[in-house]
Amino acid sequence: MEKTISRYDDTILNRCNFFKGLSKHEITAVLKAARIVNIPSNSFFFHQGEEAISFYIVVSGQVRLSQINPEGRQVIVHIFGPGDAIGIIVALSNMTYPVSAEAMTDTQALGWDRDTIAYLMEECPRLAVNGLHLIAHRFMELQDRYRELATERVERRIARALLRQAQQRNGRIPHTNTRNISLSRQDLAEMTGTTLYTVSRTCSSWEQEGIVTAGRGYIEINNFHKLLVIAEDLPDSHQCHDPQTCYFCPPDFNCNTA
Amino acid sequence: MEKTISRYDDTILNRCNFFKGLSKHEITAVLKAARIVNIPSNSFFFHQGEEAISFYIVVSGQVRLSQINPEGRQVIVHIFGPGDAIGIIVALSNMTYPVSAEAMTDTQALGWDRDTIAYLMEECPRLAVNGLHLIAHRFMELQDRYRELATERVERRIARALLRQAQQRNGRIPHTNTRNISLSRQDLAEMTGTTLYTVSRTCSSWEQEGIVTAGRGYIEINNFHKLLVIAEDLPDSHQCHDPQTCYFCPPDFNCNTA
DNA sequence: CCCCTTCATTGCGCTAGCGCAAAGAAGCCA
DNA sequence: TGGCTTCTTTGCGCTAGCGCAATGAAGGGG
Repeated sequence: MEKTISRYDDTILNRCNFFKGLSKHEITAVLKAARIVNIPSNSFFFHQGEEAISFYIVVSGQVRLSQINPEGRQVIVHIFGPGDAIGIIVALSNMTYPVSAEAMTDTQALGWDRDTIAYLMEECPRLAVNGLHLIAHRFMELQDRYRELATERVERRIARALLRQAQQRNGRIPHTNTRNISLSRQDLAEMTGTTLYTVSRTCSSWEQEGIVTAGRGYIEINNFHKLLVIAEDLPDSHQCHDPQTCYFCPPDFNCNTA
Repeated sequence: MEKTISRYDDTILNRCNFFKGLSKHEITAVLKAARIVNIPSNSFFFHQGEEAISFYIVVSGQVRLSQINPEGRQVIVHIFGPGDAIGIIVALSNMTYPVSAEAMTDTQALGWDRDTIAYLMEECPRLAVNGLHLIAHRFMELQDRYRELATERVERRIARALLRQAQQRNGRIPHTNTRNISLSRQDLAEMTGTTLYTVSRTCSSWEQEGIVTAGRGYIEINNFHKLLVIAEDLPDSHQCHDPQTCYFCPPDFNCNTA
C-alpha cells in the first residue's frame, strides 16, 4: 500500500493544498490512515441525503458534485479534479450529504472516515488549518457564483464556467491540454443555470467567431482573449505585456498572438 | 463593560450557537476579549475588498451582507440578526472581505480581531468546533440558495426568501411579530435575483389572495400555509395535526385555522 | 459493419420576467 | 404645513431565454 501511494507523491500530494506545510513524516502518517478508493465512471462516491461518513481527496479523474431539486432539475455545484477535497465540510460537522458526488471518469481517490480525519486533525493542527482554508476558498467561490447567477447574462456565465474549468485544470492534470474542456452541453447547462439548448446555441455562435471548437463532449478554447472579454474578466482593451505574469491569461498562452 | 455585556447573557448569548457548550467561565473570558461595536443604520461594518481583520456577533439589529458586480448590480448574500456571526470564514483565513456588511438598522455587535479569535479558539477548542458548524451551516444554506436560483421560478424564490426570514427571526428577536418581515421590495429583489418590479407585482397578487399584507418597507405574512405551498416546502394536501410539533409551520401558528 | 443509444444542433413559437415611465403613497425635515 | 425624498405600484412593450420537435452526428457493442 505504501508503495502504491508513494507513486502519487510528486504528481498529486505536493500540489494538494490539504497537505501544504506538512512534513514528509506527517504526510506518510496521514496516507497510512487512508484507504484507496476506485470509483468507475458514472458511479457515485455518495448520494444526497446519505449520512456523511467519508472524506476524499481525488488522485485522478473528475467528480461532479450536484444537487437535485424535487422536480428532478439538477445543478452542478462543483467539479473536482486531482488534488481536490470532497466532503470536507460535511464530514467535519456530522451532517448528511446535501449533494451527490458522481465520478465523471474512472476516478481514484484517497478516503478517510469522519473519525479518522478528526483524529488526524487533532494530532496535526496544520491539517485543520488547511481544511479551513479549503472551505473558505470554496465558500467564496460559491458566493461569487451565486452573485453571477443572480446578476449576469447566460453567455457570460457560460464563458466564466469554461474559463474556470481551464484555470482549475491548469497544470494539475498532467499532459493534458488545459484548453480542451471535456464537458457535455448538459453539464455546462447545469453548471450555469441554463438549458442545454442555450449552451449549444451559444457555443455555435462562438464557433462561428472562432473563439472555440465544439465537439461531442468537449469544448476547446481557441481564443482565450475573446472569451475573457465576454466573461468581463478582462478589460476590452487588454493586451498582455508579459504573458508569463499576466493575471488574466493562462501561463501557456499569449493572448496577443491568439 | 462587564456589566454592559452581561445584560445580553440571557437574550443573546444563550441562543448564540457560537457559545454553545461553553461554560459560564469560558463565556466570560471570551466576552472580556470583545469590544462593543455600535453601527448606525446604513453604515458599514466593512466593505468588499478590505482586509478581513474583524469578526462580529450581532447583539441587536440587522445586517445585510451584499456583493456588488462591476456594473453595480447588487446581490444580498445573507441577512444577519441577533446571535449571528459575521465574517467568521474570512477572519479565520487571512483574506479580504469578499462582501460588504451594512447595518440595516442601528446595530450593536461584539467584535474580535483576527488574532484574538484565533487565540481564543486555540485556548478553547469548543469555540473552533462551533465556528466550523456555523460555517458548514452557512455553506449548505448558500448551496441550497444557489440551486434554488438556478432551478426555481421567481415567485417561489420570493416565497422562500420570506419564509426563511420568518424562520430566522423566529424567537430570536424578542417581542417582535415574526410574521412581519421588514424588507423593502428592493431588498427582496436583491435576495432573490430579480427586480423590484417583479417583487412588487408578486406581492400585489399575493395581497389580492390574502396571503400577505404589503406596506412600505415591510411584508406581513397572513397565510403561512399558502406561502408554503407556493414555496413547495409543503405538500399541497398538508394539514397540521399538531401545530406545536409540525415541521412545516412556525410554532405560534396553526395553518389549519389560517 | 450495422444498429442502437446518446449527444448535439437548430428552427420556431412562446412566455416569464425585464425595465422604462408615469403616477401615487408614505415618511421626513424645515 | 408644505415640499422634498424615497419607496411602491402598475401599464406597456420588449427580449432573452425556454423548450418542443425534428434532424443530424458520433460513438459502442454485438
